[in-house]
Amino acid sequence: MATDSLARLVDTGHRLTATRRAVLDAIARSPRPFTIEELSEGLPDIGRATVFRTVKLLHELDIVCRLPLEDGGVRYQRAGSGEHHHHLICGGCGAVAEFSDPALDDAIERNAVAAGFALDAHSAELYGRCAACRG
Amino acid sequence: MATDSLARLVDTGHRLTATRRAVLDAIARSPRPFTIEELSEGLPDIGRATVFRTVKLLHELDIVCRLPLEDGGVRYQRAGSGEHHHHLICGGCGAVAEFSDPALDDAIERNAVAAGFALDAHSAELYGRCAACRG
DNA sequence: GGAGACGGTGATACATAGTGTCAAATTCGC
DNA sequence: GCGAATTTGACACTATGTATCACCGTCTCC
Repeated sequence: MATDSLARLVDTGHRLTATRRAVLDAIARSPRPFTIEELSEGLPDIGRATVFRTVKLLHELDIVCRLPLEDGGVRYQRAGSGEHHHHLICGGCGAVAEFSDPALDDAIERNAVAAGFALDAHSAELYGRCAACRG
Repeated sequence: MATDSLARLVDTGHRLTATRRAVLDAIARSPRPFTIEELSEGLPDIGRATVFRTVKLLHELDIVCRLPLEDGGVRYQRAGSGEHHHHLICGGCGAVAEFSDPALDDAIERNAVAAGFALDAHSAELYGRCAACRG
């Protein structure tokens, strides 16, 4: 799975460095969404600025997703697929479920058109409690 | 129109201070979404921390909306209505249109239920170009 | 398989957005 | 007008992220 990411880096004209492999590895091993600080702690030999730069790059390549939390904080997560999707974020355990729904995207597009906007992008985040956390 | 805001402050058990009036005035005069820094510059006699605190309070009372921008920045805007709504943000001129759409909210709710989530809240921001900026 | 161009890295300083603390000032109910 | 409680300003601090710049590692070309 990390192979895809490495290929995507190279295909987009970036270099395949030991540092980037290490960051990708750390992300692959992370069972839950992570902050840059957490990721950086697990990679003591890699500079903090480099971790930020690398995650930003991976985000631009759709290899990781940026998760804006309800409280204004941000976490990151390996993207399950390269496809367009949205997130359901559990406020209890922090678990994140991805979903995509043409009906939702249609509703968004319709509203943009109705307001005379040409849509470039959109974001939709849902916050709640997952089945496990509702007990 | 600012009268409503003053009433809402008092109704929720907050005090009606000269500082809060000044902040509300400055917000009412702002023709476009603003950052805290911009707002603070226009209120040189009011401490920066107080501006943050006041805007946070007004946000909790649904008097101002928080606008997460595409680039990760944040701006604020007087809420057009106290109702639940979403935003269309123009990347050209920064204009913001509000809309609400039960179909969109339904689609969001349906996806939460399908994933076994109990929904607390959601956000949806649309980014594009307004009619004027498309020329 | 080496040399060199160029992209990547680390350290550090800086930027931006926001919060915590606490003494002094202001508001509001009486 | 008085007093309790809230609010304010100044300041220090946190969190997240970016700019700079000298040095290093990768990749390409021969």
